[in-house]
Amino acid sequence: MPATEIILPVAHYDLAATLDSGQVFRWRQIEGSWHGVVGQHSVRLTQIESGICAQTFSPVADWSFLREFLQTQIDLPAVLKTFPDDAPMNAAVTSCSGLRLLRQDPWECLASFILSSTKQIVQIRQIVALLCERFGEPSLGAGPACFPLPQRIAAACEADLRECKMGFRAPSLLAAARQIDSGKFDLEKIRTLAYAEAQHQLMTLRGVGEKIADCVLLFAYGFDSAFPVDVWIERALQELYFSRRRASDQRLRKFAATHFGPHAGYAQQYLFHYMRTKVK
DNA sequence: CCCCAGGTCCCGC
DNA sequence: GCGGGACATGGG
Repeated sequence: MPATEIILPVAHYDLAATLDSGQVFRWRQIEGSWHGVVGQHSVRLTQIESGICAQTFSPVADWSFLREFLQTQIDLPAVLKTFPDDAPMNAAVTSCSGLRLLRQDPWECLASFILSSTKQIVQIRQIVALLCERFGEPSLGAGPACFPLPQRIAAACEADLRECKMGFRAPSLLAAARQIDSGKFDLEKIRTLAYAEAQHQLMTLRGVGEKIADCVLLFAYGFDSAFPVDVWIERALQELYFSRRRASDQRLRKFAATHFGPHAGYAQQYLFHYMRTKVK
């Protein structure tokens, strides 16, 4: 039985779409509720009329860590109003109007997206699950393990990591963990930088290019102007805004940087979800 | 057996 | 800058 429970009142929040949207890779739906780990806590989340019901399996004195993760304080309708009023955006918002951006732990987000390159989302989930099973400390109140700390990964060897089926991404993950564990790379410092400099710093890490850097900036640090361009988004921009005319990569980025407004990252997530879920 | 996946890196023009 | 291939592994 749950040790603690709280209702987080919130409107315009589609919990299922948000937890299943490719921002996070550890949440599983069981009998209508969502199970995952936030910080050290095993958490069960259930969408209810008035918002989100959260349960943990060990005592919680301060729930702010969960509000922060879920970003329940964001005024979503105000964000949606800043989107361009064009057919593709309207269709994307209509198809899923409660989709949210989460605020993840930077290390978990960085590590997960280093493991994401040329992998389908189902497979990323599988790799991350293996990594947590093998290297993660137990979470509070049973359930799945915590995401392994940098120092734990840093102490591993490449062969051990490869057993988690991450293939050629293993050296990148290992190098990032060691840079962070040794203090040569400071994830907290990123928070204090301007967007361009923050992106540049992340891209000094092996296996981190523009796209993965943008994912981390958007999903973990809250840089709302970050606009990750992956194969889905590239397809969306080509098809929906350039009539399949094969605009150059650079042209797409320039368009994205100016067209979607101050919350371009949110718009990106809506387009991504729209492309992945629409029929055909 | 083929193509592709929330890419990145390295190569040669 | 820009196209092309390599890189592990698994799904369809």
